[in-house]
Formats: sequence, structure tokens, C-alpha cells
Amino acid sequence: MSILNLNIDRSSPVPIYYQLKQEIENLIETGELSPGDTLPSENEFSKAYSISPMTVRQAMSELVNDGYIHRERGRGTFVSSRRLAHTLDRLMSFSEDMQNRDLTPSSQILIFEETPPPMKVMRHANLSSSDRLLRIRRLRLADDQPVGLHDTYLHGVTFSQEELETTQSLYRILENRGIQLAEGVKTIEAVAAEEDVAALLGLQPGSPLLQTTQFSWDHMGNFVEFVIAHYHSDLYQYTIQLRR
Amino acid sequence: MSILNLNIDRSSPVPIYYQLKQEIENLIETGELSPGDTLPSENEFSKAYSISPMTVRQAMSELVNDGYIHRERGRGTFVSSRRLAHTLDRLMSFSEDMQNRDLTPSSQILIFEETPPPMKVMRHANLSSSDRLLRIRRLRLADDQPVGLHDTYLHGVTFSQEELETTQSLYRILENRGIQLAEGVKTIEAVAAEEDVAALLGLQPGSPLLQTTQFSWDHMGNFVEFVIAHYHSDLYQYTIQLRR
DNA sequence: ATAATCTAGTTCTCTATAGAACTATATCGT
DNA sequence: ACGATATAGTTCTATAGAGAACTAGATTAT
Repeated sequence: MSILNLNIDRSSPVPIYYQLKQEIENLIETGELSPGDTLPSENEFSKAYSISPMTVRQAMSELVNDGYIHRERGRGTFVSSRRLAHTLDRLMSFSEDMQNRDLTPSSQILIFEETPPPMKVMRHANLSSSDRLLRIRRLRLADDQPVGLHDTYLHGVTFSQEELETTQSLYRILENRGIQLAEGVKTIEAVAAEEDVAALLGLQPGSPLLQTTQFSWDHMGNFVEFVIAHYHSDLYQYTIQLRR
Repeated sequence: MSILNLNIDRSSPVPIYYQLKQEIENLIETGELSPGDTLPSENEFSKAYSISPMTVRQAMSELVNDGYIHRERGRGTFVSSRRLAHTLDRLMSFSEDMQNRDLTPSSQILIFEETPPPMKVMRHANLSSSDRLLRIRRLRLADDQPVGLHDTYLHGVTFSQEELETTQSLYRILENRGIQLAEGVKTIEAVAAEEDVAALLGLQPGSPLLQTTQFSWDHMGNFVEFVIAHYHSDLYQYTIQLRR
């Protein structure tokens, strides 16, 4: 499947620009196109598939946007280094995260209750002490080994412990309620393990732990969740991709 | 300055779509447009400024891309929550980072020498033991207080310690040499302080430290730098913005 | 030999238009 | 009262082109 002989189905309901984008993305992912390779020009694509130049342009723009290619005016379009391309920083659940690392996630619910918001949450999310949040403390395991302890505080959503146990995924429950997480801020720091946390993670008190605290909001900026997590530092590292 | 009475200068060399984009961005940044507000439709913009709908669309797409607005087919275009909008994860120097936090950065160069690559770098960057890297160890201070220790290994670039001391910024030296960092991967973990590092940061051995290791590459995927850093966990936290 | 100019090829900006797909509301029929 | 249908308004997809801006190499002039 050469670059000017891709599978573009004009009768498909999938937009043409999107088909083109996907096909090129594939060629890059599979290595048939290598970093530094020159892509055909807008004109060549346009003629080869009898599609408008602007339609080609739309596919190209999105590929640039996703980091697959870069373009230089007057010179051409080039395949970028493949390293990043897909994995950017996303709001991700523990389960998704573990699956990305080829580990099997599981969890034990330790606490499931209604509470007033912690101080930190009141300040950041503009809540008062009369508000009620759903608090869930879960021990997180990867391949049956405890790696972290999550304390999640949810705002504006209620469900039963049973529903969480059957659905497994908190994020799916939120989605079913029509709540879409749109953005978040995560703070990462190193702390010494308190006694109770150390015990749960099988560590000595004072061992270094990776602590992350995260606030998440929906599209309109409504506060949805706060999570404070502690991770076994030998078993869990945080990796982020940086750009430009 | 109302939303349909913006400053669009058709004789300016600045592209029209870009002017429109900037003007709307301003309205959002200054708060004249609030999260949830509805923007005029493509049609309205098009007529109000006598520009083609497709030109309006380009401005809108980029605003969506930058997180300022979101669009719903059949419904309209809405201003997004302003929290993120600009600060994404970027390749940033320590100096830039500190300035963003309104602290005054400084540093002391402790080591400046040529070395073969550390094992980890050989593996990740495909170098051999005969390659020579420039190694720089610097103590990093914010408002004259030591917060971190940086060990930087540079590939394919040489300069003198003097030049670094006068220029102050490593990234500026790279830029002057025509080297553009395009992407990087940073790993964050918690470790216990070794004796030497603890002493430099004014801590007890065994204290929890935030350790980050980072690889950076240029546009073509050529390895440029490796940095391993240790931070005083009370004085330095890592914050990242998450999307979607 | 060197410098200036031309030329072909590329991306970028912009125009003008059309219909499809989807949403929300109003109208109509039962 | 309720459900089906129409209608207007929105974004999304796609077309067909033109000239500007820029690059790299070839050609020409000095």
C-alpha cells in the first residue's frame, strides 16, 4: 500500500479527510513511513485521489496537530519523529493507566461514605463545609500487588458502593450520568510514608512515596473530583510527554 | 469592543483568521467573554466582517485547539472554562519554570566536563561508550534557596563553561547553535536522598526527594539532552495540566 | 567565479458556495 | 394531551479555485 495508493472509500460515511488522516497515521505507526520522509504535496494528493486541496489540507493540519508530521512553507511536508505522536497527557483512570503498561489492575474499596469537603478542596473548588462529597478510599493493585492508595472526593454525583463494584470504573459511572471530565490539574510531590499508608502498601514508615493530588472539572468548569493518591515509589513512576 | 465589532484590519499583513483568533482570545483572557457564553455563528462572523466562512472556521478551529472554546454541531460555539487555555506541558528550562512561579532563579556550576554516556543514556539514546557527552552538574536555587540538583548530559554540542556562565541559559545556547528541542519524555519518581545530594540540599540522608529524569530530542528525533534532577520535596512540586 | 535573476514547486491565506448532519423549537394531527 | 412533522439555525464536510509567501535550484549577467 503505497502512499499514493491508499484505501479511500468515497461512498463511506467516514469523512474523506479523516480516512486520509487515518491511513497516513497507519503508515507512520507501522513504520512504512519513517521520520524525515517527505510526504507528497497537497497537489499530488489532491490529484491522486481526486479530492479538493482543502480536504487534503484538513487531513494534514490534524496530523500536524497530533504531532505525526511537520510542514515547512516552500519546502514540503515531513514525517516527524515517531516517539510521541500519540501519548499526550490525558485524564486517565488508574485502570486505563495500568492497561497501557500491560498490567492487570484491581482494587479494594476501603471506605465509601459521605463527608464534608477537606479544607484544600473547599478552597480550590469553592465549596462550603455544608456541601457533601462522596469519599472513596481504594487500595490499588497491579498484577495483585498493592501499588497505591487513592482517596477520591466526588461532587454532584451519587451512586452506591454496589454500583461501583459491579461497574468497576468510576469514570464510566460519571459518563453514564452525562458528566464529562474535560480538564484537570495534577500536582506531584515526594513525601515520607505515614504509618497507616505504609502498612497498606507494605512499606516502612518514612519510606519515600510519590504523592499526587488532582482536581478535575467538566467542560463548563464545574468541579467534579479531587483525588489524593500515594504510590509505592519502587513500583510506580509517573511519565509525561513534553512538547516544543 | 463588542464581539461583532472587533478590530480587524484587512490591509494588515497579519492573516485575517489570525487577527480574529487573537481578538477573541483577548476577550476571553480579559473576562469580557465568560465560560459558557455563546459565540456568534460562523455566518454572523462572516457577514459582520465580510470574510469567508472558511476563514472564520480556521480561526475557530485554532481556538478549539488551544482550549479556549468548544463547538457542538447543531448547537453553537461556547467559551470554555478559562482554567487551562494556555499552560500545557512544555519543554521548559528551570529558569522559565521559576519565573512562571514568580521566583528568582540562579545556579552554581559544580561540574563541567566531558564524559562517556551513562548506561541509561546509552540504551535510550543509542550511543556507544566511545561517544562523548558534555556533563554539567548545577545546584539550582530559587530566591537564593537551594531547591534542586541538575545533572545534564548534552550530545552533539560543545561550548565553554564561560559561555554558559555569561549566557545563563542552556536552552539559549542550543538555540544559537540551531538546535531546537521538539519533544521530551520526563519520568518522575520519589527516592530517598543519598548523602551527597542531601548535604547539597541541606537535608538529612533518607529524606524523600522528587527525582525527574528527562530525555529530549529535536524535530528529527536526534537525541539532544538527558537530565537527571533531584528536588527538595518541600520546596518543589511538579504540576501538570491534563486534558480531555 | 561570483552575484543577481528567474523558475518551478511548495505551503499558506482567502474566496464563494453547497449540501449533509444535527439540535431545538414550533406547528400540526390525532 | 401527546406524538409526529416541519422549520430554522447551527456546525461539519467538501468543492474549485487564485494569488501570496517562501525555498531551492537553475540560469543568466557581470
